Amino acid sequence: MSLDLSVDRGSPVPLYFQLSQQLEVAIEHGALTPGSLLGNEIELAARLGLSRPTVRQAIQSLVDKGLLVRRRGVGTQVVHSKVRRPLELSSLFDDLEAAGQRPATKVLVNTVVPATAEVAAALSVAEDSDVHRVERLRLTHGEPMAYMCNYLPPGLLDLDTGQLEATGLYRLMRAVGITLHSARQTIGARAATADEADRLGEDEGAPLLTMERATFDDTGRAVEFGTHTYRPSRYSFEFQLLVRS
Amino acid sequence: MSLDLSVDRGSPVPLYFQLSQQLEVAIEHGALTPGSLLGNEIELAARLGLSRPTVRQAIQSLVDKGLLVRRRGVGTQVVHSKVRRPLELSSLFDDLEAAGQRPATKVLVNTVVPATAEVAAALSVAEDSDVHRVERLRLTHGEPMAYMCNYLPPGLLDLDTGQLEATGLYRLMRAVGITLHSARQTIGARAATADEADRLGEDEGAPLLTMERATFDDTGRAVEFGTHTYRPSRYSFEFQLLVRS
DNA sequence: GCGGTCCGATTGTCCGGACATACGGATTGA
DNA sequence: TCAATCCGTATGTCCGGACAATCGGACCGC
Repeated sequence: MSLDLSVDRGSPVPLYFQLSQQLEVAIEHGALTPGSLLGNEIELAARLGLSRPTVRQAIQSLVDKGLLVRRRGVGTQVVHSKVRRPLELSSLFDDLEAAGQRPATKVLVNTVVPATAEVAAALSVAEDSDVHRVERLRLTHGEPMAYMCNYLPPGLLDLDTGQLEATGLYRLMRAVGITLHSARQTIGARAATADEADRLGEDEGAPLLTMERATFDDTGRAVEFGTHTYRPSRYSFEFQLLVRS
Repeated sequence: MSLDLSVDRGSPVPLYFQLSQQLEVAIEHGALTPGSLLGNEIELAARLGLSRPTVRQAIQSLVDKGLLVRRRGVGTQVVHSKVRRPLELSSLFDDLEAAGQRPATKVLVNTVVPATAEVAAALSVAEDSDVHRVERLRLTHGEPMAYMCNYLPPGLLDLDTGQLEATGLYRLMRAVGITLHSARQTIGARAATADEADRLGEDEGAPLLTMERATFDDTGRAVEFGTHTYRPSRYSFEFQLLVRS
């Protein structure tokens, strides 16, 4: 019939993962067309020499990604819509780079300050204790696009201005072994103050898109808190949502 | 030790689900404190008279929700941060009602119009074919908060103005058996036009928060497309993100 | 004191089977 | 012709076990 699936038992990569990846690229390439049935799990397991739980685990991971839908008594089929990426904890830098925008970063401030009440609460540190403060301007095509002010708890990372201009904050964190886990995020809008307008090349009172985010690692420790403002003409948040079963 | 876990084998609700729910409320109530180990899976299974796969399935569902973290060789522990709800495909109506805001809805337009190119593309119907158009104003405490313009493909739902004012669009869809699956969403900002300002009780040029969303059911069919504008002083998008493993 | 090695603990992966449950079409009956 | 019932099919749930991979601490040697 259709698919050319196989698994390598010698590989250290889990069998269910090998299978799910092959299915994913088949869907991506259109080898598995939207709406088509995937064939029952039992037979698929037999064909690959795998057990049914393993096959189910592979399928389940794709269901969680929104690529497949299971129907009891019917089968598993490929979802029609072009689901691309569900919402991830993405970094602005990575997003822009993926879009081929060649982002440039200008570090405005890189210092240590006493934590305000708001920052202290977000980072779970004592008020007035030392925290890093980084202010950056993100530019694309030589034009300012976002102004970002971030706070980090002390001792987590030594923030080198040169590195900050070459890459993104999240990438620096990952590089020192911090595993990002979750983030709490608020998106809103407001009119630009004179200072903000000046920094972003807008007029005072112009609408700005605002984002506030606290990021946590896998132990639940707050590793970053930031308030960002974006020029709405040059940036908007776009993402895919999945309904929680 | 601490927890009072038990399962009812006579219940039609799956065992793993019973367990995961009990664990979730225990975490919510603080009976399981952040950072505490959950006890190993084998022993937990034995204590409950369950098999290890069942216990693992329960734990895994909470890991996916971001409440627990597994560490090989260490154990499973409760995440520190106050994870509330990860981002869901939520309806504005439900959000407000959950917040105790008593939302009111005023239907401005409820008619059938030919699809524009944009709407036709979003709903995957032919251009100029008939689609439902609904314009609504959402109010809290008697003040306008959001203006919503939605398009629906024909034959999906008979849109009763009275029902639309009593509840939300998503709830009506679910009531007729539509299973919401995913949505593609864009959040931005812009200055209010004179019309928009008038509708929302703002001044012309005031910043507005905008959201555009296309929603799909579990077969991948587009069931709704809408453009909403919010008063940023009264509403912002707040949500929790999880890093995809 | 310091570093490397060993080892227990715990989760990760995988198997093969069993029965329950729900969907959809075919069959049957009015 | 239409509606209710039956039944095959596929997924949903659950079991009990096996071995591998990894983490962290204890132990040991230098």
